[in-house]
Amino acid sequence: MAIKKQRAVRRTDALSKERIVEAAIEILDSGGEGALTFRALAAHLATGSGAIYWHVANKDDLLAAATNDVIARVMADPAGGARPREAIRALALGLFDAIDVHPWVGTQLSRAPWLAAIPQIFEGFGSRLEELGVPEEAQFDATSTLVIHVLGVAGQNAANARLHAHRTDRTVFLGEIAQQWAQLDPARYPFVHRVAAQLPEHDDREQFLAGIDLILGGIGAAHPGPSSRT
Amino acid sequence: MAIKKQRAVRRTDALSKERIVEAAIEILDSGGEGALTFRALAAHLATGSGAIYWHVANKDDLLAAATNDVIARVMADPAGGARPREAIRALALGLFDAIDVHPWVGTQLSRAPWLAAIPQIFEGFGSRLEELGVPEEAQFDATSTLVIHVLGVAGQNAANARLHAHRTDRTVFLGEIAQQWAQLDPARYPFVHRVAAQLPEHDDREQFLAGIDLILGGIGAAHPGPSSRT
DNA sequence: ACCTGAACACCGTTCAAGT
DNA sequence: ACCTGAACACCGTTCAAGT
Repeated sequence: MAIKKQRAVRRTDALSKERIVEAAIEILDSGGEGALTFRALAAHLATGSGAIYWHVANKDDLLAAATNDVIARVMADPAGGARPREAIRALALGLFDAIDVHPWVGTQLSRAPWLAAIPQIFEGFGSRLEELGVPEEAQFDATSTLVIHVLGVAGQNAANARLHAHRTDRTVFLGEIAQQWAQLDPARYPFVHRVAAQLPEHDDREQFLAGIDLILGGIGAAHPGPSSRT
Repeated sequence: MAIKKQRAVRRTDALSKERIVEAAIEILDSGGEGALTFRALAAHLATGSGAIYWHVANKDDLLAAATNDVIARVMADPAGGARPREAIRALALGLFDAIDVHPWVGTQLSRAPWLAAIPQIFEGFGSRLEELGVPEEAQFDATSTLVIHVLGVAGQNAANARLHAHRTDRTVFLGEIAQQWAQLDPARYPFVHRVAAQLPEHDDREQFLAGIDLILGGIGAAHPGPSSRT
């Protein structure tokens, strides 16, 4: 009897915010940011486009919920008893990988600083810096720099993914940009010329981590704590 | 006669890509990103919306041209014979201020890494790092970290500006976010709680510069060159 | 060569009408 | 309470027609 009652209350095919968000994530992942329309979503859910508005305020609300979902999953990862420095690197890489799989998350994060995902990321980095012995006055700036680095790379990766969509290959795409850079006046752009050759083969993930390490190095240099002693 | 000929060739009211881009910048600055439509632009230029397509490929092309214009103006600034470290800080602040005045530039930069503005920014930072004595193998990662910081902050500022549009005050807006942060569970978000109080009054520009200094500090710690000796 | 403006395809969002 | 789907307002872009 209890089962019957539950079934009546919660039909298998009933619409809910969770189901809508889940479907939105599927569409975003498979078709990219441009593929998510209320019409496509309604078709995917076999309902009318207006029905979605009963569960979701508007498209921004939907994208926010989808983004928070993905980030919450990353933050729920243990990253266990690792030492703070390693925990920061692990968290950063976890975020990078999630955004790599869901490039649209990068767009959202760099467009909406009021998302619930943002304080989660702040907490993740900030509390580890506290453990590292960074003095309290310096924690806000240092944490913000780490967060900005993650969001900055997220935005660039999302932009790259938007072009990928219709391309064969990432290396081909970067090769085209490298070619444009190589065509600039070498007298005015000597550095860009030198770097253009490295562009197609460089590893985004490694460069992202190098940035994190540079920032951590700067924090350590400014505030030499017990754990950063060599 | 020469004058008459010139007048005939180049009527004062003739359409041109420059005039279109100029008008687009005016609309973006005064009305925000949402205000730039081909209809509004056509009305502003007293022409038909289709006429704009004779000079501009599409909206992305137009936004790219407007963004490149603004950035080129910043990069043209002397930043003269300053020592490399100061030149980097000056360049970073110049970019920050330009994006502060034209928040839509922030959106564009963090959405389109293939813009002509990007290699310009790379060159600006990269060549100074070379002067600073950063070894060649480390220049790409270090420059990219500085560029990402600028683009990351640019994206966040643009996002803030999008909300500002309908708000009285920046402090009020940040105050609302701070309040949301303060309502999170203090046991799970101890760091965010501590930092929430600093959010409304903190200076974005100073925090941006603190990030640049942190990165420069990390570069100096990793590659102690002649100029970073204390 | 350059401009005009109606037309097209496609959005997000609303809402009267249903169950 | 929840769903349907036509309708509305508004886009970017195209294109036949003009000069």
